[in-house]
Amino acid sequence: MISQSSGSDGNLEGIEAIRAARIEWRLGQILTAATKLLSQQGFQKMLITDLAKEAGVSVGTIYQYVNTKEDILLLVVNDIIESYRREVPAAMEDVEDPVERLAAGFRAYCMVVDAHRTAALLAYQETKSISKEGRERLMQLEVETNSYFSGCIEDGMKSGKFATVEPAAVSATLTMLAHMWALKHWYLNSLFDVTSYVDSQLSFIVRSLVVGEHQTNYAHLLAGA
Amino acid sequence: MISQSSGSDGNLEGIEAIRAARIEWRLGQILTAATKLLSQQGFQKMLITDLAKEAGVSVGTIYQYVNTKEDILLLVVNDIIESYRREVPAAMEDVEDPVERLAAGFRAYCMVVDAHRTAALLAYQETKSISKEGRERLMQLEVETNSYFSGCIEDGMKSGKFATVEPAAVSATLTMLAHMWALKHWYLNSLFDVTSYVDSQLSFIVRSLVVGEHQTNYAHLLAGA
Amino acid sequence: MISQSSGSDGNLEGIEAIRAARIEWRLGQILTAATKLLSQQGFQKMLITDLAKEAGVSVGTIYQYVNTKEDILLLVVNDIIESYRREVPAAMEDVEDPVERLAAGFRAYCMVVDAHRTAALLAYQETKSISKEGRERLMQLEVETNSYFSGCIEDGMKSGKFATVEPAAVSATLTMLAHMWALKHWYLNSLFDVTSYVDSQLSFIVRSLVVGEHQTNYAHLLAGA
Amino acid sequence: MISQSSGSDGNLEGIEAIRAARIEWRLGQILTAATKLLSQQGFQKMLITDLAKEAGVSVGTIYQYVNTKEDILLLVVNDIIESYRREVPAAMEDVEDPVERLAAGFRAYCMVVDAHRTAALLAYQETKSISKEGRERLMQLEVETNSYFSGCIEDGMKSGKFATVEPAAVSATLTMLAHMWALKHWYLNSLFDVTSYVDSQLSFIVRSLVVGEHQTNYAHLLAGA
DNA sequence: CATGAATGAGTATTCATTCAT
DNA sequence: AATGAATGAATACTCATTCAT
Repeated sequence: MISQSSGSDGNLEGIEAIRAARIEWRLGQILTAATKLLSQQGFQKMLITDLAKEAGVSVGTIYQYVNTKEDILLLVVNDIIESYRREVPAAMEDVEDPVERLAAGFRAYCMVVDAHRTAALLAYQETKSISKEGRERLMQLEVETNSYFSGCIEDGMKSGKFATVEPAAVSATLTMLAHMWALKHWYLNSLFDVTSYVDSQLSFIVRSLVVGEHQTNYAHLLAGA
Repeated sequence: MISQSSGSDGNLEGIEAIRAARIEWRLGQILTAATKLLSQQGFQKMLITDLAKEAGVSVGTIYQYVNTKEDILLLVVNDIIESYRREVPAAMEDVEDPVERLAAGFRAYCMVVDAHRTAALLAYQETKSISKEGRERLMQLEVETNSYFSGCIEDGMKSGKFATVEPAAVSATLTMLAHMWALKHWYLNSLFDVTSYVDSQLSFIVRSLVVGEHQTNYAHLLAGA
Repeated sequence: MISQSSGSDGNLEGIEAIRAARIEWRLGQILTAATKLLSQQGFQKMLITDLAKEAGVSVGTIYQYVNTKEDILLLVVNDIIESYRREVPAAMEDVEDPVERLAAGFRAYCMVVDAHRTAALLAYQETKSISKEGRERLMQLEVETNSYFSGCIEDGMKSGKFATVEPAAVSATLTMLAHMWALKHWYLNSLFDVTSYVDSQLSFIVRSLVVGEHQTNYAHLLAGA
Repeated sequence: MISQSSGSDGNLEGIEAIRAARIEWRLGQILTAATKLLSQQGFQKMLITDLAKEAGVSVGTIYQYVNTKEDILLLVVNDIIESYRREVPAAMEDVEDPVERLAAGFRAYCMVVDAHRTAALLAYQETKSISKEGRERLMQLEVETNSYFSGCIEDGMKSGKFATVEPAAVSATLTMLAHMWALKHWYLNSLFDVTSYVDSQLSFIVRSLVVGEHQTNYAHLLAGA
């Protein structure tokens, strides 16, 4: 019998599981409420009292699952970071062609930004509210994502499909253009939805990166203009 | 004698001039000190007390030239806005060719960002500290700058030198890439100085925008890879 | 068979006995843990949470045996009070000679202080944390102990062995000198152990109280200098 | 011309003097109000808000002259410490005879305790509210005072007027008896005023310390029984 | 005009106590 | 009876702004 648990061991396991589930549930409540208030008011103006009200719990309960107000910010930012790490590599794996792979990665990155627009903005707006450690973690993560993109670009250059560029610079630019969907949403909003935004930027990127003779193979990526 | 002023009128004029000069001088002191502290600590952590010390004036004096703490932020942000309005059109005027004009505008924009990196960052970080009016003014100004760029792009498309693109989207992208020098300076810093950053991005942009057959005319802009 | 209990009555009695025993046991756990934490951190800094951990019970259990945090303080202070009432009269009873009786009482008092140094200190330090009623009870008890001493002193004066003094003042002084072992333990510690402290103070007291001609009879009490 | 001050130097001196005077005045306000509230409610229950109201200033003003709530406690305790250091040695100097000198010192010590009864109590009650440094400073000061007394006692023993005792122990006892006036005021109050309390204790002390044959010379000290 | 002392509203965090399980 | 998660009142300290000198 697999995973049989008997006696007190089983009880302990059960209790631990319940506890873990509750923690996750509570953190979820806090995350949801915080995301809403942060997008409306920013970190400084978000009062713990209001957060508690919004989350439907007491102030004390929040502090049972979180040590400082800053932790709440990190909770939100962590959420988007985890999504990047999960979605972007997943979208790129199994795609052979470097152009297609880069496009898939960029598209996935943009979709995550779109799904967490508030958090993506916060990463820019609340830098000064995040501790040095948190800040450095964020920067490191961005460098990590950059490396997925720059890997593609190097491959593309080797295969002769890409123009000669500085991979680090271009990958940083791609990341920037993905964040742009959150940063300039107030403006882009009236021009695009996410999908058409991605198409538009991919067409811009592909025209720049892919050398003329190969561009015909990526007509589907160039259509978004 | 032209513009002779005599009697009380003359005195009043002189007094007004002195007053205006003093105001400018004080605001300059405040601006300089604020820029320094803001880049170090952000808006929330910059105390008026510290600002007064840094500027070498008393707290009371600051409030003689400024109504609220937010005004100080606007002072700094205004400074970069004025520079944009002054430098970017000046750099573009008298340049006939749309590609060259766009390049000149982009370069000028980036140089202003570089000269006011702190302020450029603040415009993103302290959005939530700026009143609705201030925020709307900033957005409007950005749209205005976008229009310089989109004008070029439309010209370029008419002349057949540019690929068919959505001018509003591309001009927003160019603005974003200029701001990127401030936003990602922590990363770009190790790869570029301003000039090489501009060259690199211009080469990226020109490759994307200018249709293949015309690119040979802009070899000097494509060198920055 | 004596005290046989049968039927439901007997069960009830038994249940009551069990209940009483459990209460005593739990209060004992709490008392021990509280004494430890109070001596380390004082009343304010002792958290109920920590107390529960130290006692090896849950917070809820503590509140099943105690109504407020203050009650825990009273529990500790009561403990020393009960000891005074038990030990001091017991030590004095059956001692005929007033000098010897006073000495025995003082010695017993000091031994209780030594055995409950934490509690003796708390009675001074946490006055403000104890309710009016508790405070008044403490004061009344001290007056009661004083009376044991002042009784001796009056006897001693009648018998001509003691100098003429104000019994209330001297007995209060004796009490103070017993408490001193707890209050100044940080200093006395390096000079004495309890026994030698008692000897030393008794010699001081006897020299003062017993008139010259009788002092020779109490050489054993005067040796502790 | 004495103390002529001219030019800017003179102004600066004046400004500094005004500033120093204001600081002293404000600290005095705070000290007075704090002494009152502390004696009524203890440290924990004394709210800064109430203190401000009592002192007739704003909360902010208090924090302009004090860094933490604890500092306010130290302010009060320091006040009595300074008095000890000023009054006790002053009273003892120029008194040749060791018995008289000890008596003068003890009397002075008691008078200071009486003048600062609240503070004297606080030193016992709020130990746990005082930082380690503050606590150590207090203990060191008490040791210092003890040394004045023990010096006398050693002199007295050398001159043959005093019985053979442990000076450290006896001086600690004297200090304790002085503090007793504050600690047991609730009881002694009905028996004595300060002067008669001092007389009473001095008679107790002198009877114990001064050897029989010399006691006749100190009849004025033995009267207080 | 310049000064800087005074103001006091505003807020993160703690912890005794409760009560559903 | 025992548990411990949830509660929310309570409070020290900060700092933008004012205004008498």
